[in-house]
Amino acid sequence: MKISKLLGERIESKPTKSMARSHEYLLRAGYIKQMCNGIFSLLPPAVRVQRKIEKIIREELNKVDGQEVLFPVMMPKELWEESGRYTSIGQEMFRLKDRTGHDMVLGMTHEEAAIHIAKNTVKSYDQLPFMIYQIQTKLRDEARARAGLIRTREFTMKDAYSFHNSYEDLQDYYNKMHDVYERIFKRIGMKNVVSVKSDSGMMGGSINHEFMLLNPIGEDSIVICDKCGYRANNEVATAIIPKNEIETQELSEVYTGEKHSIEEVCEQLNIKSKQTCKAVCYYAVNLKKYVVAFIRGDLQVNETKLRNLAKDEIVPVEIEEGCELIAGNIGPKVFSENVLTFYDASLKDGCFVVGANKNGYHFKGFTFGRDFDVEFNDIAKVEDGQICPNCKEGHVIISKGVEVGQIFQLDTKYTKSMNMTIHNKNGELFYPIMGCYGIGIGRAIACVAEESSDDLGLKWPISIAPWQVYLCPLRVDDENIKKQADALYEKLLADGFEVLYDDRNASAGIKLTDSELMGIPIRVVISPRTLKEDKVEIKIRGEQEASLIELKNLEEKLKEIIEKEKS
RNA sequence: CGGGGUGUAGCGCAGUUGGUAGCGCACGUGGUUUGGGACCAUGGGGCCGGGAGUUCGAGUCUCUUCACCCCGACCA
Repeated sequence: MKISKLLGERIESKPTKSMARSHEYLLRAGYIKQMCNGIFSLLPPAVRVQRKIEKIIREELNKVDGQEVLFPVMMPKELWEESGRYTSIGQEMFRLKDRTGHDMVLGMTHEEAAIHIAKNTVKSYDQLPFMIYQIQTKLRDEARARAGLIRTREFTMKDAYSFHNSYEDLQDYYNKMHDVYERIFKRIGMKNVVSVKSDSGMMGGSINHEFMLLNPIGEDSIVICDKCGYRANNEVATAIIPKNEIETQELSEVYTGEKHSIEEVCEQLNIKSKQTCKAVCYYAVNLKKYVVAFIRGDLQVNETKLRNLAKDEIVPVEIEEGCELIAGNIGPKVFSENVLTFYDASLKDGCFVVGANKNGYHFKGFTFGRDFDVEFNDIAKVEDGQICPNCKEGHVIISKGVEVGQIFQLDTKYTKSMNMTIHNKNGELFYPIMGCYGIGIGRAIACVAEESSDDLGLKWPISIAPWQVYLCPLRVDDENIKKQADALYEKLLADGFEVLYDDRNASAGIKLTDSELMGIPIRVVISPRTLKEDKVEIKIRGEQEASLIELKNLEEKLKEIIEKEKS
């Protein structure tokens, strides 16, 4: 490719606004162009990167007998009503009507479509197991798109669906896919990826893992033990909370007046926040009930855990006047059926200062089990430094992560709801067991860009770089240079190298800076200076030193570098 | 959906008490340059996000609306 003809401009100026590094560089280096909030066009270099990632994914999935299919983007409402997700998914799903007024949806994921195919083509258990996958555009009306390609409303995704005769078979294949994913991310050149246990969200199903790029740009919090292999998304992570060493006290009532917050009450009674039990209030949107989470005063509520217990969408809420809940003085008690209560396991040991359920008063010495019997649940958010629940020795560290892939054991959630049955060996009908496996490809591009870049620009791993070589003649106004560079370009192309040829008659500064901004792995400079000795200069992106090499040895050297970078 | 911010040339921005629209980069032309974003000369480019209002007169004031950015809520 000649850069003089390459569509897309390289932008010199840095954005003044705060912006993710991958977003900035992909924009400035001419990889992406935004059309509206969360929707981007990919320019030629980005398409080349994407195709390379897709190729790696196809190779790896085909090795585990994946069969590539292509589902529709637009699907009729009825299919999604079968699974129940037409109503269970909210505004994230794009919906529209066709000209006859028929309700349609735009695909955000394709379990329904996979079953639609499988249901009509699979007749017998001996066709199982099998896996189908596609690489296709997904649409999700995200509440807030952010950080360039990290979180968009339209994106390319690889999604795969497997069907099995037994849970054991699913588990085997799931493990295999876990390995496949690790290989894919390794080949793409993403280094800092780990798999973690996570919440299944609206997908449902049982076991699942997210593949997280550990990076400060991430939106998820990952809990990692510094001693054993324990890793989990903080949505589902657990930890051992240090016990409260407080002597048992008699239950007594104290006047606290207008003092409601944990800090105020602690100050008045001269105690620490962990000696209190706080009530955090939410509202269950569909059940139309208050949800009160009781938890030790120094801990935070994990809203994902609470949502799963309440089995409803919950939002933080201020308590209304005149309600049976006395804001600021809520304590453990049996409330009417309009209030759901949950008690965190951190309240098991010790005694606490709690609300007395009347204006201006708290209890002291409140002991669960003795003063009020409750069932405990884990609703606490894990915090840095707590004890690992697995090895019970290490301390957990919390890191930020970007989810680049996720694998689920869906079990029979969709085959049941969509009534897909086939005959087993004994002629009995059964619901096939499903797994599903996704990788966000646009996000993967952004993640590599985020992880693999420096102050000068991008730094693509050679396995997915848009071009391997940036051929950079200096002094193209010199006839001889021009002739030799043109010839070298043709030769390299003919011999199968992927070359971006900077044929512009521009200053050295512009050309060298662009090569770095675009992140092409190998730069070859040819100039009067190098040609004097029949040499060219080779520099690997990110390395300090350039080296001069005989022109006739160039191809051999390039092959060597490419092989080395690949491994 | 809440909080904050920005919309003026392709890009980045300035525009004072209301008085005919400006700078840098980029772009065209001519010339001089050429190993880390050169220089001189010259030229082209504007629905000042949209609508309504106040005013003799609005980029500037008022109301309204839209878009985008950041933080939060949300998020297979």
